[in-house]
Amino acid sequence: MKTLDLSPIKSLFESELLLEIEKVGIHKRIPQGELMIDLGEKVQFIPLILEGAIKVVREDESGDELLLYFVEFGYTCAMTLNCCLGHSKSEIRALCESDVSLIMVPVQHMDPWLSQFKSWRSFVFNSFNTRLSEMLKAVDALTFLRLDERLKNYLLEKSKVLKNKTIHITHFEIASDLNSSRVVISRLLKQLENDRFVALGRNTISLID
Amino acid sequence: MKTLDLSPIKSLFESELLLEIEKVGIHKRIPQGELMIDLGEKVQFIPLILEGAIKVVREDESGDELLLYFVEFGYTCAMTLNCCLGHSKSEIRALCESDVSLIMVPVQHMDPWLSQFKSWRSFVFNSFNTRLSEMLKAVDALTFLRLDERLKNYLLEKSKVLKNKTIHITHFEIASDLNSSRVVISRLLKQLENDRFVALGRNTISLID
DNA sequence: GAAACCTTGTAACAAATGTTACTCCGATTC
DNA sequence: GAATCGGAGTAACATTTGTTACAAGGTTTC
Repeated sequence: MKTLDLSPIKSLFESELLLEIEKVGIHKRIPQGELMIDLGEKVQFIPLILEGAIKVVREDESGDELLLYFVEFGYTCAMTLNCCLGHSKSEIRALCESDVSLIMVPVQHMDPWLSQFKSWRSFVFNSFNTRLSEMLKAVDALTFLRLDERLKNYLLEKSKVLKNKTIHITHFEIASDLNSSRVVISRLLKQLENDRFVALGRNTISLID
Repeated sequence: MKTLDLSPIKSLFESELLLEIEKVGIHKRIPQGELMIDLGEKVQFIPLILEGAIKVVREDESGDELLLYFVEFGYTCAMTLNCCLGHSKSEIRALCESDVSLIMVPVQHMDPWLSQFKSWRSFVFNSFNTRLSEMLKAVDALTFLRLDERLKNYLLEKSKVLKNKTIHITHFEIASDLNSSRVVISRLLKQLENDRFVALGRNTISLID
């Protein structure tokens, strides 16, 4: 059995907890685009993200989608914690936005670690915290911003997460993430191009500045 | 010093924790309409709600508002926990929707209780859970529902929280909660009246059925 | 290389929501 | 009781977003 490389999360946890994680955690690599958790699935593992980014999406009965937020290094998915604790099923879908490297910790360690390790409590609460903030941001955007502003934010966020000024994506995919329609997104992107905010190409969008 | 009446929350916590709560908790009654926590305030106490309901509202820079959700008996405000743990300032405003009776626990007990009491962990996570669910509901409504549906949900929710089929409210107040405008709300309410969903009066709306 | 397909651009139109302006009416104030 | 004010009804119009339809070029498949 190969030892886990825990160096990315070394600073997050106290050493005894790191030992525990090494003992029970399973290291996994998931390639970009792959589904991590789907709506209605039971969650058996707590994911600790070492590298990469995860995209969390909400869907309604008729199949319309909305991107909620991205989860990056140093966090876990609060929605997942949610499920672990409530023993309920996932209310969201999680996809790998880039290649992801993570440690999966079986659910049953959640509670004991909470009483034992202060750093685990901090980590878990920090995750909840961040997720609530992200949800607030999502609500804010939906409530107070028009679609062109949401589109701008989306492109900036996407570029940040992918660490690249040029984004490979179709207008249709953007429309899905923002729960809009392709035509509308094309229209707004054209405007953003006129405003010198982006340069458009086939399957690519480059942020200017 | 009067002893606290903890009977409403007796079943939530183990007996040692109830003793602790009795020792350090401060009982408070806040009348309807009063502000509990405002945007940007520091939070020093964890509120445990015994009776009544609290309305949680988000506001943007230009003063536009949006109702996020109600918090009722048996929960605490996750946004507040948020603040306690992150030592950050409130990102929301909390108002008393009805007369509220609650216990305020000083922040510093949060972490010790988490490691000591399983029932406290359950309670806290249950609250986070419920809050994330409520935020999801809010996002869903904003994304997938049209204003008339949101209005219906709003009226039903309000009636449930106030335990009354007849709601005392002006169209303007509803417009604020839904981040819309008075004229639009009046228009939609008129429609709901034609559909025999509500009966309208001056300052009152009665749900039918 | 022809056919099929995918991505994007664009126009015309439809629907949902927001804005402005004015009216009416009941409640409150003086 | 006259004047004022707040709440509600309504019409006309503006804006934002969504829909349908079609065309023009790339790309992929065979």
